[in-house]
Amino acid sequence: MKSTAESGEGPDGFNLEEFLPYRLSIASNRVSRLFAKQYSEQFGLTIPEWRVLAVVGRFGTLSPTSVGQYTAMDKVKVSRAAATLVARGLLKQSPDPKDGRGRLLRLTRKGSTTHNGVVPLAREIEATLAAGLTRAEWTALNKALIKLNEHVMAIEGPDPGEATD
Amino acid sequence: MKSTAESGEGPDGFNLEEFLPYRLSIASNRVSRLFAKQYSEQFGLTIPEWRVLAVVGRFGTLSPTSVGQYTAMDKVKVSRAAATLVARGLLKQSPDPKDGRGRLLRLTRKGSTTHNGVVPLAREIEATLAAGLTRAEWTALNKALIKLNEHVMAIEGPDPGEATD
DNA sequence: CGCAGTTGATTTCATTTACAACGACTCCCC
DNA sequence: GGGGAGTCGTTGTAAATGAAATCAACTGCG
Repeated sequence: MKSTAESGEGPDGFNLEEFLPYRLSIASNRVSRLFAKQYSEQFGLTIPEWRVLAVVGRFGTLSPTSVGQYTAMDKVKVSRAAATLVARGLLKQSPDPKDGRGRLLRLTRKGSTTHNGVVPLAREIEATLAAGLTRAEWTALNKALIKLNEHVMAIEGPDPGEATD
Repeated sequence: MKSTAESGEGPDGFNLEEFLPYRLSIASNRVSRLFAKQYSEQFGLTIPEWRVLAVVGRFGTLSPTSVGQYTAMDKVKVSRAAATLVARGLLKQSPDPKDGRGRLLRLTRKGSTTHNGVVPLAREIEATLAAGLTRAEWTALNKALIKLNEHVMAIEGPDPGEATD
C-alpha cells in the first residue's frame, strides 16, 4: 500500500515521509525501543533508571538536581527512578549535610556491579547502530544533531530540556 | 554545574552527553515540543491529529490502516485521532462499500480549509529548523536518519514501526 | 452451506507521563 | 532574628500511551 504506486508528491506537494521532524521522531523511537528492550531484558532497568545509574556511576556522588541536568530529565522522573533504584539496593540516598533540603545519591556495592555491566551494554548498542552507517555519516549525524539541538533550544527558550524515555 | 569544570570523560570514560542515542532522543523531543506548541496554538491540533489530517489531505480518501502506515502510528492512535477529528467536523468517516469491516476517511470542507493552513505551517517550521544548519549538514542529517532507520528496523525486526507523538 | 481462521477497527485496562501543589528547608534583607 | 521569596525533592492527580481483549465482517476450505 505504501510501497506500490504512490511515493511522489501529492496534490499539495507535501509528503510526510520526507518530512524531517517526522523521520527524526521515528528514528528516535526505534532506537529508544531497542534500548528499552535490551536494558529491560538484561538488567530489568527502564531507560530513566539506567540513565540515573550511568550518571551517578560516573560522578560518584550527585544530587537529584544534578542528575536531572546531566540526563535532561525533570526532577520528577529522577526522583521516581532514584526511588526504585534505592528500593532495589542499587543506590543509596543520604541527606546532604550542606543543605537540609538536598539529598545525595551514590552507588551501593551492588549498584556498582550493575553499573559495570550497564556501560558496556550501552557502548555495544551504540556500536551496533554505528555499524549501519559509514564513519563519515555517523560523525555527520552527530554534528548535525548537536547543532539542531542548540538551534531548537535557542528558538523555544532554553528552559525545559527533556527526554521522554 | 554542567557547563563548568566537568565535560571530559569520567572514570569509566562514559559520557552520557556524548552518547548518540541520548542526543537523538533529546533532539526529537525538542522538535516535537516545538511542533506540538505551534499546532496546538494555531489549530488546536495534537501531533497525531495533524499527521492524520496531513495524510488524508494528501491522498484524498484513506482507510485508518493506510493512515497508520503512512504516519507510522499504531491503529489505536489513528483511531483516536480520527475520532476527535470527526467530532470536530474536520473529517468524515464512512463505511467502505468494498469491505464491511473497513472505514474510509476523507476531509470535510472545513477539514480541507484547515488542511490548507496546516501544511504551510509544517513547512515553515521545518524551514526554521533548517535555518540552523548549513545546507550540507541538513542533507547529511536527512540521509543519516534514513539509513539509521533502515538499519534499526533490520535489527529489531521490521514489525512495530511507531512514532510517539 | 458452514465453520475455522484472519483481518479491520474500536474499546478496555494497566502503566507511564506530565503538571501542579505541597512540606521542608535555605537565603537574604530589613 | 524574623519573615518573605525562592529552591529541593516528593507526592497526588489527570491525561496519554500501548497491549490485549472485543466485536464485526471477510476468506477459504471441506
